[in-house]
Amino acid sequence: MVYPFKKIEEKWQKYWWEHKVFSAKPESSQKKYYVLEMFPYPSGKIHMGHVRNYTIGDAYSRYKWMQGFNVLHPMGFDAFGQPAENAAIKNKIKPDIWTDKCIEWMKTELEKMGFSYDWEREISTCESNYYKWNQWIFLKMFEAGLAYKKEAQVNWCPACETTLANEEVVDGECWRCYTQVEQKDLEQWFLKITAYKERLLEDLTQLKDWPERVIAMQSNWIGKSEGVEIYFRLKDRDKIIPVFTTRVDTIFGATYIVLAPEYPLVREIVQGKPQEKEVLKFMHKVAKESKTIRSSQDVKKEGVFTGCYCINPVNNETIPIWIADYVLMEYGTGAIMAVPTHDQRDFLFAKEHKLPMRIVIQPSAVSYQLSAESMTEAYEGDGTQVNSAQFDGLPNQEAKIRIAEWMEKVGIGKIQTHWRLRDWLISRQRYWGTPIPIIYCQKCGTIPVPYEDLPVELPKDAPFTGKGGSPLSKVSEFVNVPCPECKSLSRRETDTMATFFDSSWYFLRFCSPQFAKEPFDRQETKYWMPVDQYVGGIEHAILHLLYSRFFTKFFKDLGMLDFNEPFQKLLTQGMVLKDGEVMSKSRGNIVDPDSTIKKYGADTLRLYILFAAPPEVEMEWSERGIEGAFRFLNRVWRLVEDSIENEKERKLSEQEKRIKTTMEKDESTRNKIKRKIHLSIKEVTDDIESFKFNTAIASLMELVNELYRVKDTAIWLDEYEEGTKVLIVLLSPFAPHVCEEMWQRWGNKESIIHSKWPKYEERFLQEELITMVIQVNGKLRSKVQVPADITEDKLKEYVLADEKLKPWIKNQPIKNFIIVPKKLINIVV
RNA sequence: GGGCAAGUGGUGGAAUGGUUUACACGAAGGUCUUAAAAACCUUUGGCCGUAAGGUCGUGAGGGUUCGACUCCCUCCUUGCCCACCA
Repeated sequence: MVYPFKKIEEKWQKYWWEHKVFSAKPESSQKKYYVLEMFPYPSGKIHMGHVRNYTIGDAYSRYKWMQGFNVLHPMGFDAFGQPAENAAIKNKIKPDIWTDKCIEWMKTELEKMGFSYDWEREISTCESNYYKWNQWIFLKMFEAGLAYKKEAQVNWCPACETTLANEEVVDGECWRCYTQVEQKDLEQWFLKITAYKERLLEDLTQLKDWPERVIAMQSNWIGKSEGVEIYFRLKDRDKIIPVFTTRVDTIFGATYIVLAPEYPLVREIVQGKPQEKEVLKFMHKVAKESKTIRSSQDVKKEGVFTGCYCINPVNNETIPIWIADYVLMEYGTGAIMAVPTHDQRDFLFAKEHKLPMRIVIQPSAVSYQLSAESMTEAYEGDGTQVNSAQFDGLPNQEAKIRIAEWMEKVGIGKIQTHWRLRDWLISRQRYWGTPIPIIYCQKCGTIPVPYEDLPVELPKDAPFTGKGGSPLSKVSEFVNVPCPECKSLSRRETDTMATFFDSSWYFLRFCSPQFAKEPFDRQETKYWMPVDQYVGGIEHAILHLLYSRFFTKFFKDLGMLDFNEPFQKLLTQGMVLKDGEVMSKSRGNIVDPDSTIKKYGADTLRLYILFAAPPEVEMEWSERGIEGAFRFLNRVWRLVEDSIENEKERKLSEQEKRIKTTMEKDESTRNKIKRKIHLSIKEVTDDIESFKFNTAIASLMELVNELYRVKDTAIWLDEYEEGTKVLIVLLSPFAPHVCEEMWQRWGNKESIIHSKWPKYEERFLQEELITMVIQVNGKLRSKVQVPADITEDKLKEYVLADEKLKPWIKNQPIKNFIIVPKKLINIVV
């Protein structure tokens, strides 16, 4: 007999829905708690990744509810994006209709999992009452000079016929369709996220409850590097080439400089030189290659000599100027000084082209001296300066500072900071996104759409051919509009926003999803924000989180928020694997949540996915494992059923009352149960607090095992009944439906989520008799059972009388007698 | 190349410097049954031993300690992220 999970789950899902059990209460004096999981793209079906992500968040927010917090736990849909448009092209179904359908299906699946969402706060980013505020925010950024347009070489996906952000190019391929990305010049909208780079970096230190690796990834992405810009003067004309380096301590070893092939000065300086033809040919060749091909050549470094020379300002040496593909125009100054002895890339290039080398740092280890002739690779470590004029003999780290200061003083260099972070390209030549609220007028120029004209609605009818750029540009009623200023016929911007824009502030909208004056109600965000616990995948560790942080800081600058960071605590859950690989359609190893629910119920799925591994590490899907979880829930069901049965019976039978009375005198059984109950409360509570759901569930299994063990003799005891009740309360965040059912069968009227989370009492954890381990020289030799409050002297007496220890101690003198209270004794002889 | 994790039974995984392997899966045996399933009970790291017991054992090697999966050093392996970033 298995418990009727289907009936139970449907019953309670309906009850929760009808009674709006999970509605966040309005602002109150009660302490709030905001739990958020990353909202999904509505593909129509949920996958195990969603299940894991949302089960973690759900268990935690149910726990917070029961602790008496006013919990905000919302859900919505990140509904703009390319798949809807692709469906429109392929299936001739309009993106809005297709998306609505998908949302509907997906919502049904989410409801089947029994998640405790406040559905009254549901948002969907493709609705105009949401994207209107995207446009509003864009206009604010435009006014602040943070949204701007510029011609830029952009990544172009020929298959999607759209531009991609650098972040969307993965190994030179489009992150969605894996087509090789090309380079193309286009006028594009950018957000000046670089204006916030210092704050984005510095405030990372405030994020104490974020995983270290996410902090590290963000920090690397922002990529602050401190160094010196050094001015190299051309030998034969009055021009300066600035070079950026983080290793100014190696400047005396610079034996040539290298420019990026696109470097603007190159054409000018090679003019008339014998090398001119060859240089131009090389430049042309590199220009044709995409960034990817260039960066994938990790060994061979191609380059040519320009025929020009410049002066190393620290020692007035004349050194040659080369151009090479391994130098990038976008980073630093587009030019580098090359120190082959102390930089591996320069080393390889110098070997290839037989360029001179000079050692300027010797490793401090005496046994080992470098020589330029015998080196097989660059030495990039620390050491002592040599061949460095007045800096000889200094440790290189110190020389780094001294040289920089000296160069600034004599005016041949400047201490500088460079950043890796670029401005954020948000334009998309796509239909299914937020229209950028800009109008181009022949007379007035680039004019923002007035606030009162928002939203700029997406036209419902657009031709979807999949070719030739954005469908929007083909809708004339949309494109041709009067200029807001002079009313003359103008052209509307047809680019839409990247969907990352939508998800950069949705957590704020959840606080007041219907608010009509601004993107969010400042009073409401004051109460609910920041998000206390955010749960999501590691794949969003950089972009989404960085953009959300950027938006939050922007709102703060507008005076709309009074905090710096949107997400207090962050949990990045691990992936769900099958046979050691990520579940994916192409691998054909997908396990569909829906069929698992049909077979075992949502409670079993939830319980299993939390039990199989700690939340932040990857977990291996196992069909056997899920059967185990199902078995456990059935065991709990029978246990509680029997206990309830017994409750009814014992009210009637006199004889049983007598048995009960006898049992009540059995203090040791009662204490044992009591102790187990309180131990379970302690462990489950502590484990949930630190997101160790797997061990929380393990201690509940132990509680069940214990109750089964004493069932025959103890079922009559109040303590036994208390045990079953505590069990279902503690289990309810993980398996809410079955617990709600059992809770009600115990005669409770309110939802279990409104019951109080139990507290443990220290006094019940105490034991009268404890087992202590006895070691001799650190090796386990015996055990002893003693009263918990035994004195040290008494304990020593006990231990020394132990026959088992005699052969190990023999007659050797005891050097040390270590007692770890209530745990262990170690005798050192 | 850089950064961050992680290496524990047949498997997923537990262990504030103190009994290595909680809990679960699998396996073996048993109870119930005409039988099977379900359920329940017992056993389950390796080696030696009939047993009591002994001995080895947390990727490898050192160190600190009465005592190390845990702390320190060196190395190996795997995973993830970043990367001609000057």
